[in-house]
Amino acid sequence: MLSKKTKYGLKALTFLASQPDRDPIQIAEVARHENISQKFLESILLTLRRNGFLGSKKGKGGGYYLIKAPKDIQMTSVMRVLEGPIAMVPCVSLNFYEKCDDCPEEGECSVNKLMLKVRDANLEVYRNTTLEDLIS
Amino acid sequence: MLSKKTKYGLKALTFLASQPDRDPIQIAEVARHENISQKFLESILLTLRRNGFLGSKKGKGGGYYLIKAPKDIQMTSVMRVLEGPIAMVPCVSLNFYEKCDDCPEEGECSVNKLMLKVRDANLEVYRNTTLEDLIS
DNA sequence: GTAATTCCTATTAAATCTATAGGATAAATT
DNA sequence: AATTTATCCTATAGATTTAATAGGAATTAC
Repeated sequence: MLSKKTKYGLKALTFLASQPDRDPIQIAEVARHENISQKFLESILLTLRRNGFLGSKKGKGGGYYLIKAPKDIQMTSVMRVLEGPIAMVPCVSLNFYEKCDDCPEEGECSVNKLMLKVRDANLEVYRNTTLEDLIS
Repeated sequence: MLSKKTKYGLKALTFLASQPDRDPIQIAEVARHENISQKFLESILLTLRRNGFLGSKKGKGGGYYLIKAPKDIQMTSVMRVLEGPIAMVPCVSLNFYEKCDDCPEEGECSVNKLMLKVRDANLEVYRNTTLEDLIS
């Protein structure tokens, strides 16, 4: 299952990307428009800012705004930041690799074999989809 | 993340599929061979039997065995039984469809748009992989 | 009849996810 | 300078899901 964090984060990014300009938009406005708990969204936007997707401005007239062109934001990076590793098991992860402690021979593990294919299929999608592609 | 239930279930299926014949194999032996908690595995094999993948025999000399040819067991069905829906959100699920309550227009939802692609990519993999493909 | 093994349900323990609380910090306005 | 507005930040509570265990019932082989 996709976490709500990722779901809300994606919706927020898309909403910001679809703005006519890059003026700051308040959390409250995003939350209202996308039906998201404001406090929860706040923490999500914070992570997105800390990871280089958003800029922010405090005080009156403040809010969040995109700091990259939507076409330059790949879903690989969005998913990794919001949802975590793209691989379903650490033993096939590119960025978060870990050996299984139970599995003696990775090359002969059926789970490894299947999840490698799944990872590649997902990477293919995420690499070839940018935020721009998600705007209606 | 792939659940341990699915991971263990896949390993057990592969182990049973790689047996020279279809004589019953004890839970204990599968558990030992794959480093799995026996009690946990027991409940997994039970689900696999109830869903038509395995047969079982009680008492001395009993155990579990495959009741279909490995090449006839698609990963789509294994994943659905062990891991649940293949889609990451209900609004793009073929077998477990549900409308989002927050999203007014599915066709304009970025999450829907992305997850549709992901679902298709995963289905492609799961449909084209059988248990036979996972045996070393 | 006894031992071996699966069957079945309930429950506990652990981990993760979702959401909230509440004050700190900074900017704009007056 | 004071006030208002909005993000910043950490901690924590509540809810849900996952993982594992417990313990006895049912069935089969010998």
